[in-house]
Amino acid sequence: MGTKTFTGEFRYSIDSKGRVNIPAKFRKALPETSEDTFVVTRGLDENIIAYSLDKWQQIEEELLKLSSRLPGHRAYKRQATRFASPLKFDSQGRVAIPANLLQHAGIEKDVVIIGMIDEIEIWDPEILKRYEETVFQLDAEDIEAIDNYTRSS
Amino acid sequence: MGTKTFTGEFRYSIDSKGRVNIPAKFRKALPETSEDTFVVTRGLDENIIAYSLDKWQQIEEELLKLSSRLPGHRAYKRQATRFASPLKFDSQGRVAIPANLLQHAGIEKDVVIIGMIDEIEIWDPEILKRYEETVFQLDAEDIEAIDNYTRSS
DNA sequence: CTAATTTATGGGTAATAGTGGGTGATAATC
DNA sequence: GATTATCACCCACTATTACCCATAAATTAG
Repeated sequence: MGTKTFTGEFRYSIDSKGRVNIPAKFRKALPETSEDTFVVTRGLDENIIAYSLDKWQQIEEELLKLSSRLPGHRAYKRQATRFASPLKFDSQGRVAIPANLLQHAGIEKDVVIIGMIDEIEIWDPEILKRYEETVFQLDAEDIEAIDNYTRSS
Repeated sequence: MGTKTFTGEFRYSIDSKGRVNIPAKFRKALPETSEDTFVVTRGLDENIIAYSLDKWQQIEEELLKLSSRLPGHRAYKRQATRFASPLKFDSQGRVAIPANLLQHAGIEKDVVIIGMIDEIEIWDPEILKRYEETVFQLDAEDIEAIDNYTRSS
């Protein structure tokens, strides 16, 4: 069977009931153990991130290693978990994304869904375009630094 | 059995259903583990690049080493994955290239497919010709720089 | 040179993907 | 306890895609 990773870009819109389609390709890439479930949460950019249930459980394990005595650790842990919610897709492959996440990502109607190998990003098309034109711009130095980073580890 | 690398240049056209033939020579050069699958994505020039599934999986492994907390790393990973899609060729050896990639490469009907050893480039014939006449021109200095680069690694 | 096989191209059809909406159960509100 | 909103589950329609068969050209083998 094909790849088990998320790649590619898809465009959908939210229907009158607040449901968004998940690309069939991504649904198929979900491991059996994720039981048709993605966990969505706030992204660090102005977007939503979705993980397979499996991947999310790994993230939870990492968070458990943090100290509950250090304020910084507590804040990070809180930030990572308070907006997370597992979503099981229906028989047509759609999920209903919580309103507070949609608001955080500035999504009203149309969405762009981007596969990022082990995670999925959900964007408002206009906001994504704005990021592309400004925030995402990498210059030659950045790219070289990242290039070295992957090579050295 | 021939070589396992991609070499040579071929010319095909996209049929009414949006399918393009992959040269038989390239299909045969695919390792068994790639399961008749190429991964296509945007090229840095006005073209499309195709990798064997194997080669792409190597790229993915590199990308997974990046930190999802660093904005630069995220942007790099996003840029590398959002246009990538695995394509399995049908029993006649054809693939359907996503419309957004065709648009990026300015391909409408005819394509030139070029073997580049471990990757494949797909061009619009006219655009390729334009690049040859201008951008691709190498002078003596360029060649010397490349010479030094290959000797030092 | 001829036959057999492979390659490139065209097209039909069944299955799937994406979208819309109905209905009954559950939960929330008054 | 009645009323309303919300959600999970189901069915339906359309466009697209995947899969299959067919043919002509080209290549290879005998």
